[in-house]
Amino acid sequence: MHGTANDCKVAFPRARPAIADAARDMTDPVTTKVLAAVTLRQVADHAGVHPATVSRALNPETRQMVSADTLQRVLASARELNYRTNTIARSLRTQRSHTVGVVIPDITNPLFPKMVRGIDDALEKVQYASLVAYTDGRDERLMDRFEVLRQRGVDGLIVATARHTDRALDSLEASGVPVVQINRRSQNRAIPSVTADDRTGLQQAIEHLAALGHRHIAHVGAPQNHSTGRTRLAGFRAGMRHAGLDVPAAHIHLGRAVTMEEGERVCAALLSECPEITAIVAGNDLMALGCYDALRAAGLRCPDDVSVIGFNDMTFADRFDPPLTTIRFDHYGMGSAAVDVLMRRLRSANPVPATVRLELETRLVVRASTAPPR
Amino acid sequence: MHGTANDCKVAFPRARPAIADAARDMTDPVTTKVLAAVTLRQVADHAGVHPATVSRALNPETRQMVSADTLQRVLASARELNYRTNTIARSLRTQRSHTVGVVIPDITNPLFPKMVRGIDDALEKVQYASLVAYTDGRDERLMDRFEVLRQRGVDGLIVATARHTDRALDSLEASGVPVVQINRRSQNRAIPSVTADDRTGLQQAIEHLAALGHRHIAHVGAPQNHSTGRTRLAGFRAGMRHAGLDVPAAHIHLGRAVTMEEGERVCAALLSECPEITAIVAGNDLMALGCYDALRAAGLRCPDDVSVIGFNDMTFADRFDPPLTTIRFDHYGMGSAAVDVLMRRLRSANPVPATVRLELETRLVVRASTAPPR
DNA sequence: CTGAAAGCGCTTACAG
DNA sequence: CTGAAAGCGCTTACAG
Repeated sequence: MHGTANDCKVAFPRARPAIADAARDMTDPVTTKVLAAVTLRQVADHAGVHPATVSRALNPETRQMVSADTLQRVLASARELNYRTNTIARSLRTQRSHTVGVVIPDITNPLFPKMVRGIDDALEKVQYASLVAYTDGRDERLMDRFEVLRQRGVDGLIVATARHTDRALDSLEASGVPVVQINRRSQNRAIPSVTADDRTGLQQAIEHLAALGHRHIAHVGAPQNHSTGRTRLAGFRAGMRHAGLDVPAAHIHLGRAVTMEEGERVCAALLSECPEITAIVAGNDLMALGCYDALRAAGLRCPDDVSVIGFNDMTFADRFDPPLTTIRFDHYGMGSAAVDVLMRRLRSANPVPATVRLELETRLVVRASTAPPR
Repeated sequence: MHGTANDCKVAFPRARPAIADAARDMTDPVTTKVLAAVTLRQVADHAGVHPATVSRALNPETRQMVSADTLQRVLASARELNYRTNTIARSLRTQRSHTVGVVIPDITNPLFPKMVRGIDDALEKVQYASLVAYTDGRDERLMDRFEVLRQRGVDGLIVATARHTDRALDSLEASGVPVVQINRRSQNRAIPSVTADDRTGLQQAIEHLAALGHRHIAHVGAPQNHSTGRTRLAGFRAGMRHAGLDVPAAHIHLGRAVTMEEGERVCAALLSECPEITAIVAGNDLMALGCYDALRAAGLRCPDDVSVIGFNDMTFADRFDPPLTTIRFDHYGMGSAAVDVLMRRLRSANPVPATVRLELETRLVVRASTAPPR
């Protein structure tokens, strides 16, 4: 690695007093390091009751089984000893880890941090934790990562990598761990999903462009093995129909991936085939950025020569050159909604809950990448 | 929530055959849902040996204790039954969760996704998982989140929220779970850290500006309770000294937080006090973006009137208007380096390892936000 | 209302 | 080289 290492062997650097101070604050004053955690048993001994009683007293669900008197004693002891229940032991016993697996393509894709944050904040509220895994677009990693998540006892799964036909996802669901799909969804309606209302979003984009006076509008779209790619294309067609505009086959160019590179490649092809184009609706913001590049390479300016619209309103979309007009939805809310749905599945005894397909509202955010045609 | 819900109660939608197919592929053909995982005991029965033997055979560390013959039988059975060791049970027994806690301010801050990715990929290689927690800049959350991480038995901690004086961090370390600091570090040298070489980075920035001919260079800096803020300020001063340039006190303006808003606020003050300024080195890219806003508000253009340099080269820094000149370091590598250090701490029996302060190389990336002064 | 017992699924001294 | 036993720290039927 290209780093410079300073390995200074300072056995007891100046900071030591601070450490000692801190240690003095801890419950166990005897040992300075690797403080063994306090156990239920210790609380029981301290309170003079049986461990089972402590367990009951500390668990809100069983608390009413214990007398007010004992409850007080136990609570006092637990507080005094700074007791925390050992999640691992509890998980082994109850077969519930209070953990959910989150499978996304890549946290480095600016679409996902807000979604993950929405998920994690919602999970925190119900005392769950997430274990996140990445597929990096390599579909075979889903089952692989799932195996390790399962080994770790995840109670459920939030999956953002659904393909239109997704046998892996089907078999996840069949394996008995509740799944909810987020952002994208497979055609398997038995698996709940939370997505954006992609179709309406695209229609909003077309409406905007049509209102500006555009007539030759193209779609630099996402792959059709994703629901987002499909639904956005369908929304594109529907929007054009409503606006009374034609869609020559040549005006629809689909990328093989939802990336800047594919956006650029596909847009370049589009521009050379169809010089009449005055506006482009991209499959998402990343592809829109690729369109910027292709336009520049072709000596065209955005929005003067060609308007561009993205999808997602990802971080910094307002900072691009030009600031990107795009379709926004609530990424954070999508994350927390997915948790809500999953929790409902986890809590219900019913093993086959009603199908839910939640679609989040989209909104057009107009910025400087769209303007009337020349 | 502003979403539209479609709760279609389709008991057995069309996708059902796919599910049944998938279930047929599973090991246990009897029950379609909540397939109980295969246990060690089942493998033992299948192979006709004692569970302890299976355990030994499956663990690479103890594998040599078992005869080649039995090993083959056990491996075959394990494969046939698709056995996976139950991490929770193992953790309870060994008191090792193979999990590390990662504490960052906010995954939504574009600085962190790559770092987290570096961490997670490195952890994956050694069969560890991460549990990530957010402080949101609320320092008191560190201990709070740490309690829940500890409940979940994390073996170690990677913390990106160090303050210069950080009692909480000291007490974490004192509590016996190994910590490594990332991105920032406290003055406690007993806690290893992986940071960028902030000082050199700032000097590189000054060198660049001085070479362009700038003489009146200001620093829109980060708070001084963070090592990054301090070290970058020190680097700023050192760079100016090397370049033989003066640093009037008024040319140093420090924000209260490392945000766009603070960058804007502080830069606005700077501009009104010191109109002679022709270049600004910001505390990081976000603050640099805030400088863009302040310049625009003051009717100044970047780089024509004032050059701006950031720090981090975060995602899309090349896409801003203008593309941002900035100091880059390897975020991903920083994450994996932190894991390396932590793993060394976890593996070493030595409870007080040598202090390590790793500093990653920085590099100036010149883009369009810097130019010679008028 | 509380206690005693069993057991979740592993690993690891301890025997043999 | 393998087995039998104990136990990690909890929870939860089962008695009383």
